[in-house]
Amino acid sequence: MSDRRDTLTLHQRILNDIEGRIRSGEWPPGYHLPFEMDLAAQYGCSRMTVNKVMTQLSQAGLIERRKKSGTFVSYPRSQSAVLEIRDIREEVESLGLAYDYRLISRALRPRTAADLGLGFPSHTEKVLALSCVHYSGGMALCYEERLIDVSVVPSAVDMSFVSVPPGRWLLDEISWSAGEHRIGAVGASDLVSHNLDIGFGSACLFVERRTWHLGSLVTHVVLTYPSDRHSVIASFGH
Amino acid sequence: MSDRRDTLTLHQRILNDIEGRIRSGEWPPGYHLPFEMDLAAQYGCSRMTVNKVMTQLSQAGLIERRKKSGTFVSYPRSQSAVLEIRDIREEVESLGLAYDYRLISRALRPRTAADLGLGFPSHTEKVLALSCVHYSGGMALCYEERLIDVSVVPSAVDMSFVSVPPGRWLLDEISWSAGEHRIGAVGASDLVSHNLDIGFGSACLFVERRTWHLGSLVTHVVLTYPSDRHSVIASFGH
DNA sequence: CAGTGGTCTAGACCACAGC
DNA sequence: CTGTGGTCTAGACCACTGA
Repeated sequence: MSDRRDTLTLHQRILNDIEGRIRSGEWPPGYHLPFEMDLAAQYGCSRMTVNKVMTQLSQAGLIERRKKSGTFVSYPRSQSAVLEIRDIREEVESLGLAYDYRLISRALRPRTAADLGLGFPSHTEKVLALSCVHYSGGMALCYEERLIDVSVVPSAVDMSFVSVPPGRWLLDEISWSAGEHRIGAVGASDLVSHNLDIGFGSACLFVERRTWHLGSLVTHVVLTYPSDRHSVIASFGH
Repeated sequence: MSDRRDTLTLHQRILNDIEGRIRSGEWPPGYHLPFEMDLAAQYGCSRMTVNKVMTQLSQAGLIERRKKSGTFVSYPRSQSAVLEIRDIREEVESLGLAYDYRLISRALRPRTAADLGLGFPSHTEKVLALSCVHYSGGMALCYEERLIDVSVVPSAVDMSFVSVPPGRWLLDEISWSAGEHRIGAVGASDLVSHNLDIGFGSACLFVERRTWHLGSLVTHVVLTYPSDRHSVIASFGH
């Protein structure tokens, strides 16, 4: 039953075997898996090797483990897919299209009450407010509105952002410890319709992103795309 | 330096320590980490414990490992966030709102050429086409259009789906091995504007999802939400 | 060739939750 | 109380790959 010598490692073969039984339905939700020691005996390996597999499956949410009771196949509650957020320039150029960028406005201004609602702390005094447009193949792809807390990234004050997009610059400047994305739809505002050269109120996709560095909110950005020029992909499994 | 006795396990403390150094920028992208044996000596533990930590960091994409050379902090290329796709009913009820559901149409029809473009194989003969509306607090939340390959899920033919939403039923019926989501914006079509009671052409968020079971496409679904009634959240870090 | 990460073992002790 | 998973160890061998 386990005589084929693949290039796969032992724990990968065990993982594939068990994952296959779960995904195929042979071991349905609620099924009580054999104990680690029994599995180790079945596969002819040590308990540590089985434990490594079970830990991975548990972290992936496929199984649930309870001491003394044992291990059970999870009841599927929600799918979790992986969403890749790539740099706009790279995304455009990977499609073989020409990338271009234009700064619309740049202002260092006092923090307003509205900024608090976005997550900036009250001790933040000034924010750098930027708006710009990203182009793909000569066509406006995305309107960007960004706020940067200059007390967290003081060097941003010295940047003009005329030729360097702030997103790319920030990526190189500081490392990020956490991020939150909100994706939704919105009718094009006056500002957006003008800068993207689309009709007022036409459907747009927006990606709102907040990024933290060591607990401090670094930047808040809203990217607005015409509905026919961008969509977001998230996958799981294969 | 490592004298505090937390409730955390040893490898969790090591992981937090190293992850903190990377995320804080103390160990910047390209930084050459100490070798496993040196780290084991520094932390006063065995190499296996260090290896467990490094394997996790490597899988998370924070570090890159090369034999003979050693381990390096990754250059950030893209953010990957986790997107939770929850059942609509659960999502509504977790907000304390009443959930309701209505079937609009149900038809078992031959597979068309257009279905091939969605990923259904040519040997599929019939698909079950469903459309329905999900309500949240008495208000239309989402218009759903779904296709099910009845050669993969034959028991779907016997379901009326008058009282049971097909998404929830499928979740209980078969296990899923892979899925792909596409999220975008679209102006409300005639059908959507009528069923969601919103203006024609008004901005909507759509989530298109394809789900496979053991390599076979099971179902294709498009969920369309009015822009002001739904958005999608994806996070990473904390 | 030699050093690194990748893997695996055969034990061990512990906390916790059912019995 | 007992069995389970959770963790950790001190070794070992191997494949790969850079020097």
